[in-house]
Amino acid sequence: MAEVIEIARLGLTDQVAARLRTQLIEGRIAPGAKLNERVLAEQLRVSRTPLREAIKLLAVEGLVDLLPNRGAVAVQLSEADIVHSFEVLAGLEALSGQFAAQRITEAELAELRALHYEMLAAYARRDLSNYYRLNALVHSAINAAARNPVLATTYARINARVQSLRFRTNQNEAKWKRAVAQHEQMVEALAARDADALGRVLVQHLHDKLDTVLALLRAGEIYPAAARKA
Amino acid sequence: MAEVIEIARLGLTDQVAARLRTQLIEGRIAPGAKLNERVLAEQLRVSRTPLREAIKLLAVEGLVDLLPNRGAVAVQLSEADIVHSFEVLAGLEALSGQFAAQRITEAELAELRALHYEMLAAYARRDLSNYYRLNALVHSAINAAARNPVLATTYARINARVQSLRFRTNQNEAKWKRAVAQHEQMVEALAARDADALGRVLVQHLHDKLDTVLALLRAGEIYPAAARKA
DNA sequence: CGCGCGTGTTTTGCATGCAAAAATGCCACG
DNA sequence: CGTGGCATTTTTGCATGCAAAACACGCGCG
Repeated sequence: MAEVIEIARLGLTDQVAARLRTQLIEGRIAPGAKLNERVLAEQLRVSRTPLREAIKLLAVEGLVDLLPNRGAVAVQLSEADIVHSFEVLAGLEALSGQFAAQRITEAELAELRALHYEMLAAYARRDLSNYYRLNALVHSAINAAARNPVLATTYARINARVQSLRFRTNQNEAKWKRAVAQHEQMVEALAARDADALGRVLVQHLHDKLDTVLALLRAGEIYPAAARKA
Repeated sequence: MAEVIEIARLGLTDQVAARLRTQLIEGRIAPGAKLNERVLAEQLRVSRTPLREAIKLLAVEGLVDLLPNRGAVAVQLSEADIVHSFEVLAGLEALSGQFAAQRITEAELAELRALHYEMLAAYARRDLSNYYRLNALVHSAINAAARNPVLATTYARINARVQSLRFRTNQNEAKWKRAVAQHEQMVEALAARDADALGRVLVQHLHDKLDTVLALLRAGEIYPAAARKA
């Protein structure tokens, strides 16, 4: 946290963008919060120029809203935005799954199985943090097996927007069990190279996740109130 | 993205980005061409700051490649890039089509039909320029009917990357006829609200387009030689 | 004659300065 | 006590300046 000196092999703009991106995704910058250039520049120990460039990058990525002459705020997704994002994510994952089913190698499948079992272990221990981590790794592995970088980055970018929501969803037991079962089906479908079955499972999986997020949203647990912190 | 009510005058950065975007998509800046900050700043009559910001935006959009400490070049897509992009575009269009089939209104369908017939007229006259324009409008109309802004912008962004290629494809008669027939099927599928049929047609349509682009690419008609102009 | 090396030039990257727009506060007035 | 308008203060947006990295070129050396 106290690193003023960093290996500057990457441009400052990209470093700043990466840090802000993380903070936005993890919700450390609250949705709706205003991003003050001078304040952030001091916090990150950079001048306003790379910071401004970073903010504009994040605006293109859809993580912040840019108000002309009035700066930027962290996006606060409406319910419609969330539904739309999940609709696209489901379509992209289905696509990814179809390609993966056709293109996955035995070695990749073995590694995926291993990740899956590690995830089951985390589930058995009710270790939510590791479960999430492994869950994400499984989905990444599927995306990697699809062998389409355009698809992978497109998915990642949209996923980033809703990632902060997922971060906050504390699973209830029934849904968690259901999600694990779906993962089981994914591995089976991949092993059988059944692209359609895999697509259906992935779409259903995303659909369930959307339900969970929407339920929490409506319960007011995601955007507790007004947010104006920086 | 949750709300933008104000359509205020846009900043210099956005104007510059828009102009460069157009020039890149239309191929007026050749793929592979180096983007010199000083030269472009003079041409566009702005200082380097908004220009630099614009270039970084275009990099996020995937229209230029950013080489650390060595500036930016207009992207030159590899054959693999093109295949990957079309794979994703096909998936997104299929998704868009499925939603459109479920959500399109009678009024939208009527307008789509009208556009379709205008396109047929352009086809009958072998008016390539208007054909392209109307073709794009038809696809936009389908995307609009899908009622998912996230999907629409995602599609638009990836499409922008390959747009310059499409720009150069001078149709041969057989493929043109086939494309028109596919458009006919699209309208029919939409009218019948047959999401699956529409999806299949759209995927096939994109697949054919990919073949056309790849054929031209391999014939060396798209990237004629080295490109280094600014 | 080719190749590495050093110097001068160009170009990028970041910081800073300045002007315009927006936010804020204050006071008068109703 | 609320409200509207004016002045002050922030804050954003753009231009410019300066340092460092990449590039170009010529020279010496093998």
